Amino acid sequence: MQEKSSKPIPNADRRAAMRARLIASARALFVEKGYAETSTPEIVRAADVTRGALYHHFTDKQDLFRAVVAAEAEALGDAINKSALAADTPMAAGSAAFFQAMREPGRARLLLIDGPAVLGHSEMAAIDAGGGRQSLHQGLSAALPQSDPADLDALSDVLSAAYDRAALAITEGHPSEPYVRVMAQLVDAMTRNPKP
Amino acid sequence: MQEKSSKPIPNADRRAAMRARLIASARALFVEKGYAETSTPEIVRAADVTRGALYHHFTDKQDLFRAVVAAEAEALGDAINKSALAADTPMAAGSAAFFQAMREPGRARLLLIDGPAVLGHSEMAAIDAGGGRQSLHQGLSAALPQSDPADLDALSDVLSAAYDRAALAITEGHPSEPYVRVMAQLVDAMTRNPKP
DNA sequence: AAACTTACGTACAAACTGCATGTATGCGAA
DNA sequence: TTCGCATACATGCAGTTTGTACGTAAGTTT
Repeated sequence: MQEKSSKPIPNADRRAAMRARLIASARALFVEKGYAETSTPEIVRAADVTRGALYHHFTDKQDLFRAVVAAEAEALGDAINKSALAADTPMAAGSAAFFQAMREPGRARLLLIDGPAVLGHSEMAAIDAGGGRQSLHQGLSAALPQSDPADLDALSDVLSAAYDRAALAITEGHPSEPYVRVMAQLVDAMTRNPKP
Repeated sequence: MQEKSSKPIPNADRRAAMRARLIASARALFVEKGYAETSTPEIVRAADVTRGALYHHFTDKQDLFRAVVAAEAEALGDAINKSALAADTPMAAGSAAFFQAMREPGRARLLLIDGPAVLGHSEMAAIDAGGGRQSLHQGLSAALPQSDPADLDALSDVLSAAYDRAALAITEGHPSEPYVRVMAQLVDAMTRNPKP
């Protein structure tokens, strides 16, 4: 008669729990020290596991970082969509939600600094699918239905870069008001302007 | 009677030549493979010297990268200023010069991707001193003399980020026309707009 | 030309990454 | 139930890399 001191844990649960622990520990260290200065021994020490677990769930250090960034991008996209979709003025609401969500500590560094540097812009764009970029593009194309699609793509691209820079400046300690104001003026000036 | 098979080389010349060789070799590799994937043994192999020379002239790998980025930023700033200062319409001329100078292979990656990631935005801003940022700020403040200085700072900040994103998109293969056009419209809409 | 400084090359210790291998546990089939 | 396989990890190892300490040759100063 065997002592059943602990119930068997389903593999699916173990897997999810371990991945979550690794992602959480890695996120904290990536935010604090950056991707390059964070070692995999450090990460697994913080998660109180071994490197074997890490390399079982992720192909390499970069793959773990990708998972961290993807979770962060999803959280950001959710916050924006939740505010923008259920508002009568989606552009303004989405903008406010973006700036608010970007105050989450470490998010700007993950999504705007280390993410593009480590994963490249194309992969970041793929990860961001359905996030802020798409909301911005929709809002602009609704306001400028007669514009050339290529111009719309370019405009949403450079405007999202401007938004990102504003969020980054705010997280770096600059007062938020001028940036929020200027971004509102920018989209306002562009969406009001009829092109020749 | 001693054979003077070779003239003594002044130390200042040796120093300058060695630094230039290391910076050139490092630049090529940083552009090709990125900062993290480039090792110091690789760099000195390409320059046909030893790591001793590298660590004699630069405190560490990051310091060498800083020198590479600084040289690149200086080249960019020179190109912009040369065009913008001697033009009757400095904003348009500076913008065109920026996009042209950013076509230099590898420049976008060094200044817009790896630079901020490795050195941080504050240090990149310090390196850029007198470069494109300052020209843009001057042009904007000339066009909007009644604006709040804080708003002007924020505007030039986010607009320069938009310019950077446009340059990056172009180097990634996107057609340049929509980006150039949209950036011109952006500054045009802002500099024409009287604020309440 | 002696004393000193600069400019390297060489050798070494610590740390890191990724893989290969070993082991225990959940899980489906007989 | 239990036999066998797959999954989930832990451990150990080999190759690289970084930064530094030390040694030597060449230039510079007095």
